[in-house]
Amino acid sequence: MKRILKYVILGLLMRKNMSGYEILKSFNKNLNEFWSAKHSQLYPELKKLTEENLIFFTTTLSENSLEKKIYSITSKGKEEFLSWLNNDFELITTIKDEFKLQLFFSNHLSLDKKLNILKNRLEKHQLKLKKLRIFEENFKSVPNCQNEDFGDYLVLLGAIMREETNCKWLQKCIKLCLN
Amino acid sequence: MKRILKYVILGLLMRKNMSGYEILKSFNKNLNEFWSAKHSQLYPELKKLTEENLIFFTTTLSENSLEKKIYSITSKGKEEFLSWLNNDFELITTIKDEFKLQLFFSNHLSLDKKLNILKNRLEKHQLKLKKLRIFEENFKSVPNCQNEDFGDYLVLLGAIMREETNCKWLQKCIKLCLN
DNA sequence: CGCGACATGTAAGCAGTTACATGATTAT
DNA sequence: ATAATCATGTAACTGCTTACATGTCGCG
Repeated sequence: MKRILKYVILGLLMRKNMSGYEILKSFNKNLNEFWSAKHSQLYPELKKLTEENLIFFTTTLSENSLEKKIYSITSKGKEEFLSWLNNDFELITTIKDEFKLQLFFSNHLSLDKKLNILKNRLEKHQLKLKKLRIFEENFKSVPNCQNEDFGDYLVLLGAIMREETNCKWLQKCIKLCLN
Repeated sequence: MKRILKYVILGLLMRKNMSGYEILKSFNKNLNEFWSAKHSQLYPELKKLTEENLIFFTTTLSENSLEKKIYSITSKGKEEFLSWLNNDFELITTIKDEFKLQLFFSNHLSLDKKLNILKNRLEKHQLKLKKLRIFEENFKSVPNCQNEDFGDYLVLLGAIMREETNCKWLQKCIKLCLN
């Protein structure tokens, strides 16, 4: 693969200087729908990027020494980021999904059980959709195309539309089971 | 993780006895939308499952010895498969997607470039949708809920609806860029 | 005879997760 | 006090990909 985490980090540091911990929190917010990483993967990557001269950090210490490294992107880092950003990415062919696997093999389940897992799944997606719509409310209006958060809005919109479709699909599945 | 490949193999062998090569071909057909594996991952896994007594094989040799192992599932394998099948799977929170990452950071791109990647992406998804609809035509009618290929149909339906939504989303993105 | 599909395997390495490990700050 | 959050790191392991490696069969 192509060390994509590298470009996520560079992209985030294009926006503002951040500590590793803050980058980590980004993974649990808006980015979470399409990228994530654990701290145990992030910190070594930050170290590597620093060695490669793509980012650098300044250490801040409070009185009783809580170490905190604030990372910034270098001009070399900006260059590499923009070069990546201009790529043409291919479609992902496979989105690994254990639930779909279960459904694929569901002829080994009773009708009741089948309906049960479908309804259960529908509930989960409905809840997810609700959560995403709360994120959407944070945008008071659709951001302008030039705005920094325009991309944020588009991917959120994508996630919402995806979840709406997931719900519709599951409702259709339930209906087909009852034919 | 939970060795999901194991259950894919067991599930496929529940349907019929197959060689490793045939299992591999399944990954490039109907299963491809939600699972895949390379032969270099599959063959060691088949070996492992054999050692664990979940599957077994009979070797067939043609005159000039083209070795071919036909795998079958054992009763222990069936048991483990059915136990897995009855699980309740959680939603995947993150679907890693490099294109969405690109879009997320797209404020560093010109309007022209932005429109370019969106239109390009739309074309790719439209083509994908076309291909999926050809698969759909292979089903002469919606399979009955009890049929072995009912699950196949549901996941294909999911993939089609997903691609329809991807197209709609991208069209919306393009529209928003032009505001 | 050469090419593409059939058929099976191993080795090296990267990506990502879980677990191990430590310590400071803040709110209750 | 103690629990949650802030803050940073390493080690071991699993999953998956790329590359290495070999040989057969059928078609043109």
